[in-house]
Amino acid sequence: MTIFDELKARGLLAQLTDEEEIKELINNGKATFYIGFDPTADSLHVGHFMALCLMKRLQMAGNKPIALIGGGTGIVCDPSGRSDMRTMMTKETIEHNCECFKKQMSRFIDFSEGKALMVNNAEWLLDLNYIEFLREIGPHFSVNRMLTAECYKQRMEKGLSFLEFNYMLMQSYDFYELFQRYGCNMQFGGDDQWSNMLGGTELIRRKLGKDAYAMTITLLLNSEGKKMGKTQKGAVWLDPNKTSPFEFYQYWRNVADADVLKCLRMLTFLPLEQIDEMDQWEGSQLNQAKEILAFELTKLVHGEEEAARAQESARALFSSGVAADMPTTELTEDDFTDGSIDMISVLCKSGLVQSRSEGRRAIEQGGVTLENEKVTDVKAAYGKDTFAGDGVVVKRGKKNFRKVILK
RNA sequence: GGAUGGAUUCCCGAGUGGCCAAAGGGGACAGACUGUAAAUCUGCUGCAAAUUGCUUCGGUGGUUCGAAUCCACCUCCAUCCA
Repeated sequence: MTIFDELKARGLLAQLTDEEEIKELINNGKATFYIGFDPTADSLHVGHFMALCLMKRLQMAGNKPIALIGGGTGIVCDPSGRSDMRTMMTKETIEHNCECFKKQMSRFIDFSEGKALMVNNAEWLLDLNYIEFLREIGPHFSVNRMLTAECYKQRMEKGLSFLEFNYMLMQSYDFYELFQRYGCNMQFGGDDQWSNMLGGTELIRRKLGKDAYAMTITLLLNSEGKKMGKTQKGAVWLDPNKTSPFEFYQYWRNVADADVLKCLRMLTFLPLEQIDEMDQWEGSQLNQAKEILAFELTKLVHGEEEAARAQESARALFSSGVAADMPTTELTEDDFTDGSIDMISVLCKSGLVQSRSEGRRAIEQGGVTLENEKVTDVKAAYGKDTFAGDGVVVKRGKKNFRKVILK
C-alpha cells in the first residue's frame, strides 16, 4: 500500500489542491512539506498530535518535513475557526513557547542529518518592511475574494480586526519564503486552514510562476461534532507535567464507542488490517479497543514504560479500587486539629474538589468514598492513624482517585 | 468623528428599585442504570465558621432606608453614517 493510499484509508485527508500530483510527490518521497504550529501555549496538545503523526508518516515514506513555528504569526491572531479574538501574547511568552515546542517535536520527528527542518517564521516576518510588503505581496490578494472565504465570513458577523485579516497574507508569505529557501513544495494543515493555504499556493504561482500544493488533514471531531482533545479543564497536553500519562491514558480510554475506530485509524500506527478487524467488534468488546487505543497513544507520546504503568494503574483502580501507582497527597501534622481532620478538608487538600462547598456537595450526593466505604456524614472526621502506614484511597465520583497518606 | 444598541454567574440568556445568589437552557459535576461508552432519569452548579453570614450582574463615583435595575463619567463590543 502506498503512503497516499494509507493516508486516505485512515481518513486523514480532507481537501487537496491536486490529487494526482500530490500522490505522485509523496509516494516517491519527493515532497518537502511544511506544517505550521502557532505557539499559543507552552506545550503541544492532542490537536497538534495528529499533525505530528502525519509528519512522521510522510517522513518514513522518504519525504522531508518542515515544522514551521509561528514565532512571527503568533504575534497576530488567526481568526479561522474561532468566534472571538484571541488574547495577545507578549513576545517573551511566544519565544518561550517556541522553545517548548521544539523539545517536544524532537521526540516524534527525526531532525538528524537534515531529514527534517524546524524553522521559525519570526526569522523573516519580524523584519518585514510594511511598504515593501504591501508593494510585493499586497497586489496579489483580492479583498473581495478573501471575504468570501469561510473563515472570514463567519467573523464578519462578530467583527474582524485588520490585524486578524492579515493572517492569510502572512501565512501565504510563509509558504512563499519556504518555497524559495528550502524548496518546500507542499503545505499541510488543519481543515480550517484551507483558505490560508490556498493563499500560499496562489502567491507562489503569481510571483514565481511555479506550482505548489496544499492538503488539509481532517479535523479530529467526536461524534458530537466537537473537536477532540479538549476537556473542561482545557486541552489534553502532550507535556507530562501538564497532563500526566495516566490522565492522558484515561482520556482515550473514555472516548465514546462511536469514536474509537476513527481514533485508531487516524492516530495510531497500528496496521490497517488489525484496525479493520476491530471494526467488527461490538458492545462491550469495544472496551478492549479503547484499551488498545489508550495504550498505543500513551506509548507514542510518553513511551512504552509509562503507557504500561498507566494501563496497569487504570486496570487496578477500576477493578479493585486500589493501585500501586496513583496520585498521592501527603498530609502533615499541621493538617490535623485536635488530632483529627474532617473529610471536606481531605478532599480539598488532595485537590479532588475546588472548594469546601464543592466537597460538602460531593459528600451529600454520595460521591465520596474512603477505602471503598461511602462517606455519608458531611462532618465526618478522621484521626491520624487512618492515614498512617500505606495511607488510604479517597475517591470522588467514579474516576477521581487520590491516595492520602500521613507524612 | 457622529447616531443607535449592548456588556448579567463556565457559556447562551431572562431580570428595569426590595420577594435576587439572580428565571430558563446548555455544559460541568454527583447518583441510578451500564461496559471506565452512549442514551435516559434524578440531584446539583458563587464562597464560607452553613436554617446564618459574606462577595458577585463591564469600571469608578453618586441618588436612595434599600441598586444588577436610577443618574454621571469612563472602558470595551456591535450596527449604521463619515
